[in-house]
Amino acid sequence: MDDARSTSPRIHGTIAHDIGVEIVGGVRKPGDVFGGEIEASEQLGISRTAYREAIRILSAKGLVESRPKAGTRVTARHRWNLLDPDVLAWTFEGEPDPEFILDLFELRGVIEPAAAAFAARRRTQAQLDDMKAALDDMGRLGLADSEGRAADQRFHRAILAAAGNEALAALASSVGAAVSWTTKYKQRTRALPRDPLPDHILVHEAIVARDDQAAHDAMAHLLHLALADMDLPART
Amino acid sequence: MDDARSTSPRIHGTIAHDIGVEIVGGVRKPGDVFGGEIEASEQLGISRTAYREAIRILSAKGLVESRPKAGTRVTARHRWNLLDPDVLAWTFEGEPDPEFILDLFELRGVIEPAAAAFAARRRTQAQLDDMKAALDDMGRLGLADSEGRAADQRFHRAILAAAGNEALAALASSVGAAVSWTTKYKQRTRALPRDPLPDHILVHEAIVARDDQAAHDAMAHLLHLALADMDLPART
DNA sequence: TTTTTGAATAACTCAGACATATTTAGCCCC
DNA sequence: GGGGCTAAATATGTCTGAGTTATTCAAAAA
Repeated sequence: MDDARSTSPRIHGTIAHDIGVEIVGGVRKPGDVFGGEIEASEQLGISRTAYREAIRILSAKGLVESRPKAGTRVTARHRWNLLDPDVLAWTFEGEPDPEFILDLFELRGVIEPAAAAFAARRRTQAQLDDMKAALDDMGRLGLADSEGRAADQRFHRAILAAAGNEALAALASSVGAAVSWTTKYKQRTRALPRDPLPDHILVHEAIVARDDQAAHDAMAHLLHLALADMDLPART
Repeated sequence: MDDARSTSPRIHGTIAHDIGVEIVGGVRKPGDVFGGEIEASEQLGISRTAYREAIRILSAKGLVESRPKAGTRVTARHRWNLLDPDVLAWTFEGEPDPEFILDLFELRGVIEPAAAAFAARRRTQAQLDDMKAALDDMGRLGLADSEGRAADQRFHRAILAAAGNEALAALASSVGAAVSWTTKYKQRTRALPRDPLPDHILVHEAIVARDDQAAHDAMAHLLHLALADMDLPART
């Protein structure tokens, strides 16, 4: 279904990636100025063209800003497109700030229960079937850990699709992916946290019953448990 | 405070803008192929360099995808970064799909009440002062319509800042701006919808009182009234 | 039918030159 | 001495033309 055919890495893309990681990782701080194009590009061993295209990509995501004579510099953090899929991915390639991780979980805790509530009202039978299929896959015994996460993500995506809100879906897919990077990262410590199925089933049943309030609360409860499984500092 | 010094329009930027508007506006549909670089660039009367940088920008926002030999084509809509500030702005330069506008209002209806609730718990005195100042400005008699909207946006931004969640702030600023484009667009029909102050005061008071539930509900009510002022088709 | 090989093609990269805009410093004038 | 105008310095922006690489598509071979 998902034709994930890998696209060969092109120079401008890899450079944008590398510099982007440096920026979100804090090695290049807001206000820092890049050397001139000629200097910077030959320091990277690439042409000015490729370097400039990399800068265009970063600029499109709000990470840098170029002005004639003034040079190219890292923009203030509040200008960054923090929820851009690439920016999120780059953030989680390093050691993301725990505060930001909490922000994302908090955001997910707002988004997904609302999505579940919408789904409870608007879901079609086909969407219900998708949810059920993902749920069954999660319940299989031979869960290879990675397959388990994949099924879990399918479950969440099915709910998002059933919510019938494009903007919500675009947002949640980014945040959801980022959050899954975190769980993947933290999962080395404890193998399989606990059996998550009962909560998922509650969400599913509420959506089947078109009970939006119950779906909302069940999803909130599910996410709360998922967060508790991680050893993050508490927050008011 | 906000040094909004205008940056001169550069070719690659304007081209990215124009093509971006065409894509989100539907004149270039997903799957549509662009002519070769040489052909497309000279048809626009620009160099290949500028054209390529424009494509890089669009690619960074998920609107197009380039592959050697296959060419550059518009990607499927679910791959677009719909909440990217530029993409949103481009969307509202044309006649956005009413369904998508409803999606955004719905998203805002999820985000901002939650933000108000967080703000009620975490606000500092300084943030409270900012909210109060914006509120007072909204109440001034000589409201020049544009100034009124500016004060309203300041009010919402102050709440966002007080919520203490970077991800939430990044999201809401994008969506809030887009929604304000809509109100600006629709506002030609009816001059000043109604007096919005009472609702805003309720939100403010709830945040002052650290009553998160009341802040949540008051903000939800406020947004509900704002939506009702627009003549959009209802939704379940 | 399946696999492999090769040619065509479009994006990708490079290099060098020129144009443009903005900052900065210098200058003049008040 | 301060404010505004002028001009040079400089980094990004733009253009051109050549060459490289990757991917598709079709033809040929197994």
